[in-house]
Amino acid sequence: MRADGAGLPTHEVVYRQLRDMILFGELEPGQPVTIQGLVERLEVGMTPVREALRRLIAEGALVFQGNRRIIVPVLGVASVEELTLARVALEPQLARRAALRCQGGEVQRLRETDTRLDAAISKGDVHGYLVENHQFHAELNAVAAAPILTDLVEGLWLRFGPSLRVVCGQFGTRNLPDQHKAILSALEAGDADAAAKAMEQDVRQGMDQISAALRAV
Amino acid sequence: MRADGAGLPTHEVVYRQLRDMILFGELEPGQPVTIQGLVERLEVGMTPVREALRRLIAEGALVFQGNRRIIVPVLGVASVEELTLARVALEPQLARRAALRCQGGEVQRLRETDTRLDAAISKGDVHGYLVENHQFHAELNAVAAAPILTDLVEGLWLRFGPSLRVVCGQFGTRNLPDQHKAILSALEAGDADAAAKAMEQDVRQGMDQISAALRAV
DNA sequence: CGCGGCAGAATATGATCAAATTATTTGCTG
DNA sequence: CAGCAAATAATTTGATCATATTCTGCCGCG
Repeated sequence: MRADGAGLPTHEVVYRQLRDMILFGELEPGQPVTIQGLVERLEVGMTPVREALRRLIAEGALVFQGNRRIIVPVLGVASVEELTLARVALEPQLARRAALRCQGGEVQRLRETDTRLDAAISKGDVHGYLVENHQFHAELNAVAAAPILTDLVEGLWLRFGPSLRVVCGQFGTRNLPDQHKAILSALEAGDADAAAKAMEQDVRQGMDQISAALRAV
Repeated sequence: MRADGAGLPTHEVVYRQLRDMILFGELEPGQPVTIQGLVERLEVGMTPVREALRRLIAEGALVFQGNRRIIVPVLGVASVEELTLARVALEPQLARRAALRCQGGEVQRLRETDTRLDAAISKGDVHGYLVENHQFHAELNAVAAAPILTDLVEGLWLRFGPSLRVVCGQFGTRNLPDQHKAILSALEAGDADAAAKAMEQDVRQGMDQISAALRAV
């Protein structure tokens, strides 16, 4: 019946499309999102659009403006602080679990993803950077095999996705340090503490970029 | 147009009703939740019901069973461990912030809530216990003024709500220790570290109850 | 500057279609 | 002839859409 989504319900397809648009930068903070606009743009009925939007609002990826208007969230200093706190509290724990469970093949795949990430950075490919960076963390979370924690963290990423995109728009892919090499070493050594430490560094560096961009405006 | 929800959209009213049913025990783990059943029971159309369900699924309060069936989550040992980890990581942070910001009046209101909680326990009133216990934590989170963290924590509560209810169903309101007195003292003293410690204890005790009940089955 | 109407968007309903589970029947085997 | 199994029929439930209704925000008029 539907060409794009292979058997998946429409609301799921719409959700994923919007999710990717939010994570990888089609949408910018403050931008309004209208139901009818999506109905026309995606050529689907409004029921599935509504469901996808409700879901994204529940995850914090979009915000419902009291009156009945939906926008992409604009992060303030306080929000970035909260997100940093939450990420620092959760993601190192996932890295810890990943270090304890990971197998050789999984590290290999993470290395390949990280290589593509570096390639995107050196090419100045912002979209590629965002995709591969997210992919790296998603793969790592999958190794940790902690579905609830992973859900929570994915939700956090959705909240700062659009703002991260703005950072890259301002500064390009220069000055995008990460701790992925240290994380990979720790995983390979099965050193949970080192993995957690490295992940905390990675998170803080990333969130600092957003903080800095906020202050620049 | 709507008698129950004062000006609120129907999907919001439905969401809150379901949320309270989940938090305070009308629903038990494993129980299926059907759209049409809710349409008849709540006497509303299916669109608002669908939206409320999508939202609750996104928050983890309900789970979508691959096929297209929705049930109240059944927590396994692994899930309880994850939830404990997440709660321990986040809720003490909220207590810490609350301790730094709280005013006299707020502590007063918390004390009153805690008094009602104790009354419910001694009366063996399970529903009252669940309501007041949630209220206590919700008020404390409000003091912390950290909307994102509060959102995350509220989501965690929704995930273990039904299972907590089961615990109370098995053991009644006996043996429900909490650290609320210690939390209140710490808040009054403005001692952030003590508040965090007490909260961690409170969380661990609560989750241990659920763990114990799981093993009992 | 305030008020009322107008346009547009969101909300809600019911109908219709598709899928899945359950119940039933039918045929085969011991 | 009894019992099991597989296939099929029927009912229930979910998904989508088109449409009617309500609300919000805006623009022009007094």
